[in-house]
Amino acid sequence: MAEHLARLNPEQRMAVETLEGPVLVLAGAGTGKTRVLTTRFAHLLLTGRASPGQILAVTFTNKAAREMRERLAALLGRPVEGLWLGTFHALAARMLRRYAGLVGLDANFTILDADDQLRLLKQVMEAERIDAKRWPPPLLMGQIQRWKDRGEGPRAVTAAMAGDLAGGRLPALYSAYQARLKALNAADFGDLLMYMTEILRHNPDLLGQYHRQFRYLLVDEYQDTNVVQYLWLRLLAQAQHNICCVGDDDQSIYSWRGAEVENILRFEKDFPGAKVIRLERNYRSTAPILAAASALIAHNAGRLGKTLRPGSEARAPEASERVAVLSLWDSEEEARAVGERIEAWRRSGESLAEMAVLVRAGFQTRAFEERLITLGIPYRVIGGLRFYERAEIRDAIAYARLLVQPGDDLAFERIINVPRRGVGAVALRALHERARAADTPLTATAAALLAEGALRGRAGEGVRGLLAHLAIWRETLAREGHVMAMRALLDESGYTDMLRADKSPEAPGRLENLKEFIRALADFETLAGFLDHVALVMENEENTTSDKVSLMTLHAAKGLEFDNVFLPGWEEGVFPNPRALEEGGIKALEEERRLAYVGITRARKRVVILHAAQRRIYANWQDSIPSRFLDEIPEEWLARGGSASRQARPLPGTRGAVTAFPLHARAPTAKARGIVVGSRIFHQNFGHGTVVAAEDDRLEIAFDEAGTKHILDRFVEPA
DNA sequence: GGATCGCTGATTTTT
DNA sequence: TCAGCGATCC
Repeated sequence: MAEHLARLNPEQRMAVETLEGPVLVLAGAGTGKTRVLTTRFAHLLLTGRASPGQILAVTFTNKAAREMRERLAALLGRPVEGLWLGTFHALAARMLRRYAGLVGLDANFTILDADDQLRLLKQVMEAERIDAKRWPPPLLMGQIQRWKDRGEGPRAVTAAMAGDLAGGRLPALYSAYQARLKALNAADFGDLLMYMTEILRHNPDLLGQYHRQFRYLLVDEYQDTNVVQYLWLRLLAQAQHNICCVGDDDQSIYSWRGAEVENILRFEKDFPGAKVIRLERNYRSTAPILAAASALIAHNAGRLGKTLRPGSEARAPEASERVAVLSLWDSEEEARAVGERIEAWRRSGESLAEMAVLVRAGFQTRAFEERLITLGIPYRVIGGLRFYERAEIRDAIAYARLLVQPGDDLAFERIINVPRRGVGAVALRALHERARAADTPLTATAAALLAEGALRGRAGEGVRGLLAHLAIWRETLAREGHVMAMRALLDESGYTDMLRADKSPEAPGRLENLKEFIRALADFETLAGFLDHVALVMENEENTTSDKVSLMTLHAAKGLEFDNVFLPGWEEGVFPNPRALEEGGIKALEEERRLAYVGITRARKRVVILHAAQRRIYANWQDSIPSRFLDEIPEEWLARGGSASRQARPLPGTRGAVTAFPLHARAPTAKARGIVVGSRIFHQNFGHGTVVAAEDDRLEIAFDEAGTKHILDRFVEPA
């Protein structure tokens, strides 16, 4: 252990060894936060202060939890059993399964995802006769979620808090929605923490039990906690006060999801006698990168205050490049410039996996994707649809849920007619009406209607077939286990046949996904265990080993690092995001600035910030001026360039495109450059290709991606 | 029950 | 510009 401690700097060591009482570790970007967390964890175990089950360690993401678990095992030289280490939601769910009865749920309650939540809300809105046109369900759902994030159940919500949403009937809708969830034996994400907080608050015995169990609390990313998470932590910490929170107020970028920076700003008040430890030595980035990031974030008010300093001598300023700022004429040129640099760096031996393009909004990745495809550069887009959100996977999950819980109406509705069983809107409405009247789940209702002969024709046959199958699959589940049962289900339900018959280009991929689904099932002992995992861990395990450029939003980039980082779209109108500013004013501007700070501090070696003078927004071109954030970084840390920069004015009458052979330059002929029929060439717009014919200065080229085209020779270069 | 038309609206989204 | 939807038609 001494060895692990010896590897820490004095502040880190303090953060690890201050075990008693509340501790707030303010960890700037790249200052060894994870190392501190895991070493502290190991330290508690190795000094015999606590056993694994006596430490509650909370993270926000499954990824962070996994990393902590792995690094802890590495530190200790063996995997650790019996840990209470996980995300807020996973830990709350684990607790709630034990005490579900206290809030009117069964232990095997279903955890609904966003999609289910919305469908359920729509149904309740219909029942409550609230016009979904006038009040978009996502808007109302958003408000309900914000209440849950603050720990406010339907009873805590007043008419004043709801305003005129849903014509002033949102509180009633909220109540009805919660009642419906309970009737379905289901909880949404917000419920997990809200219910658990409620339970702890009203059951002192139970709380006392947890107090005796959890002697130490460790919390990661504290700046991102919302009110209910804070309340939950405070309840659990109120006996022993041994709570250690790690976070960075400068990286709080999730306020729009209910996170309250105030939690971290208030820490010393909330936990009297708290010790605050600052980690400011950055071991990640070069000095110019740190200086630029620090100067930028200094424009925010109300910070706890930290200054990142280069942590090691090797990162001396003169040894490093300044932050590059490229001013371009338009967004297409911006994409080209990024592509060119990536190629240049790749040629000089940099790995693609160490390059990332970080954008403000998801749609921005498209331009770069297109460019990279043209150039034949491998890339991956992080974010987007995740594995468990794909339609075929969600269908399979719905079937699985129905096996485990016959009363799962949402699952039933999802798959009742997938594959087609002739059950349409009419039959479904009849089912619903009866179910509501008899207050029975849809499956039971369907059986009753069939028995009465009230469900006939195609729909009747379809429903009868499904119910019979479900009974058989449940038997298979009991006898041969969940993997066999699900395999049988996918075949016998006609689901795989449906996909096989599907001629669309996506169908083969969907079948492949289902195979992957079956493989994933095998990692779990029970179907219920798998379903819990799916609900709480919704993620893709994409292999990060392949050498690809990463494209993602700034939000998705938090916690990651790369040698080389591109930050495109630094323009007013794009970044800071105008909608955010509209909604949140100065607070939102500061959050946007933190986002910029997160972006810059992802880089170890180089940052390239780009902005374009013109950008096409939807249909039309718009003039753009550089982002105000660029003005907030002192020139001394910047190296300006690009066709539209002051240093690089283009020739009059040209658009200043950065092409190998600009329009205004006379390029050598194809022959002079050794381009003949059969040559591999490269074209700025169409990428790589092969020359199939040549006549004078005209070439016919079969491009790898763009098809065959006639091109003047001066626009291509040898590949 | 499924295909087609036309309108709308378009940030971020750890769980 | 364009995807995603609800309404409408066959």
